[in-house]
Amino acid sequence: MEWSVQQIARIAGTTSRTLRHYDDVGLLKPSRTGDNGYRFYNQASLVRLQRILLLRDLGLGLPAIAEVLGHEPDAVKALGRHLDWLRQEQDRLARQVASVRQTIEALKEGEQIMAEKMFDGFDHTQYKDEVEERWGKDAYAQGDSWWRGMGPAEKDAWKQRSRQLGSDWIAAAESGAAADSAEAQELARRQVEWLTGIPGTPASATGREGDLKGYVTGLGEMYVADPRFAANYGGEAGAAFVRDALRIYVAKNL
Amino acid sequence: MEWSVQQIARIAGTTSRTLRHYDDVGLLKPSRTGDNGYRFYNQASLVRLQRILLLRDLGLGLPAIAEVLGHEPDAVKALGRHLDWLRQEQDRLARQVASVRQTIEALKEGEQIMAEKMFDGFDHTQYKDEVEERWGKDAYAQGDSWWRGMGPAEKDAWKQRSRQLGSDWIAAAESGAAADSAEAQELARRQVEWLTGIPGTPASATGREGDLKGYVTGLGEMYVADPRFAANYGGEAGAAFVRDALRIYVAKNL
DNA sequence: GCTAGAGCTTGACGCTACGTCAAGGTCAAG
DNA sequence: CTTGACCTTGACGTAGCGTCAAGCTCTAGC
Repeated sequence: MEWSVQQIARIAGTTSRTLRHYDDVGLLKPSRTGDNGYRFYNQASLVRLQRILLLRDLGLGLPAIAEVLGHEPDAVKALGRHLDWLRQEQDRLARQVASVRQTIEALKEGEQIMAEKMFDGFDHTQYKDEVEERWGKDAYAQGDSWWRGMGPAEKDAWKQRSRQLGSDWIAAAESGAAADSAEAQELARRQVEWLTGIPGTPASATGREGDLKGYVTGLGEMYVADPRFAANYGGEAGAAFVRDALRIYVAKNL
Repeated sequence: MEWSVQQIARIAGTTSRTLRHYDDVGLLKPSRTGDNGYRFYNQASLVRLQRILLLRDLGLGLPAIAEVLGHEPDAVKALGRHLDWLRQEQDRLARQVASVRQTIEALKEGEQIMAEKMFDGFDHTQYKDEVEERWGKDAYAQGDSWWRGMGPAEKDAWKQRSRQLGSDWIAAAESGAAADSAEAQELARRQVEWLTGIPGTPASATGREGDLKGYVTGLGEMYVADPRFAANYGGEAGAAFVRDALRIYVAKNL
């Protein structure tokens, strides 16, 4: 299978000019060039292009992208790495949502605004250094080995604990308790404690405690954004209850 | 409360140069200018700056941002609008994750790659027209009035239905069924049917059926990304089961 | 065989949103 | 009265393309 520039451009949602630019700077050479000078691309080109656009979306410059592509010829491993970055982006977006929501509430009630919290999740520059720096270090071994490594009894205990937490939340939400009530705050504490037991959370994995705040806040936002989750907790109102309780807990205790 | 350029820059995660640029082009004037020419900003500046950076992140150019800021002086309403766009971005990211995961699997198993599906969620240009175009039309009334408008009996029925769906998924996952089995596919069908009953989903709200595909796929990815959800379904394996079943269903039936 | 139209090519210049010096005033601390 | 951090206004540089311009190529229809 082989495609022309325009076809590739349409498929990938970019322009032919961009592709010619990538050819010029040596980032993505055509797989074949016709006698007439026409550029043709194959499947390998598509995979490489996907990686390029991904890294560009993450804010990397073209030279940086070239270096990353050069350092990791194993496409599968590299794409796995990219997935991690995308998850980080999801995190950042969730925190951004939380920031905006907070601004809205503050404006509505005429409150004083906490300047720093307004911009959580807005700084998009973290990767630029980080990506090239951390490339070599393959602390990228964890995966889901955590869950698979547990025995049946441990698995049961874990599920039991998570379900208990879930039904306690529901009960609290339906009882009409306030998000800042002692009951809700105790639930939030348990939830955070529970979360830190999962590998991959900022506190347990990297040890950077500050990140836990944004992480928990972001998760709260996801609960509301995901209708599947929201429904489990009695509609948006229930999920909003969880989110608010978590946010208050984070503000007070972390 | 008043801040200098550097302070604002640090808080917002940008640079002083950027702020001076925004001053030059008239996008964000300082709230006060000292006799020495120093720029000073207040809380209103912060709110406006948050909106600017938000819109910039969404890919708008500075003139477009200026126009949007000019057309909606009510900051609260406007920020609500921005939240919608952020949710769209979360959607796009989730679909991007799905695309990359699909590429990885295809590469692993040496399969043929479906070119179009590789780039779902990559085109980031939709807003640029859309944002300015749709600004006036305030189809922005829905909110969560949907849930609040239901009677108690309806609410109970709804919750019952969603919980039933949840426990059926768990049972299927624990029984070791395959994601493409008839059992799992029937669950996926019910899940989609259930989803389309929620206002805000692409099919029910906009009527554009094509969007439902990406929406469902994206939701599946969120289930895996969110450890809270994953735990409810027996760890990553359970959530992955749900995700895979949904993805297969979408590919075959939508 | 001729022509129209869509698609391809290589330049080359333009543009946006800043980064990055340069050259110099301002201000609190010691 | 100096040091160092912070501020100012220019002014030029740069990345990643967009956007013509001028011309070659291929397919389709008459």
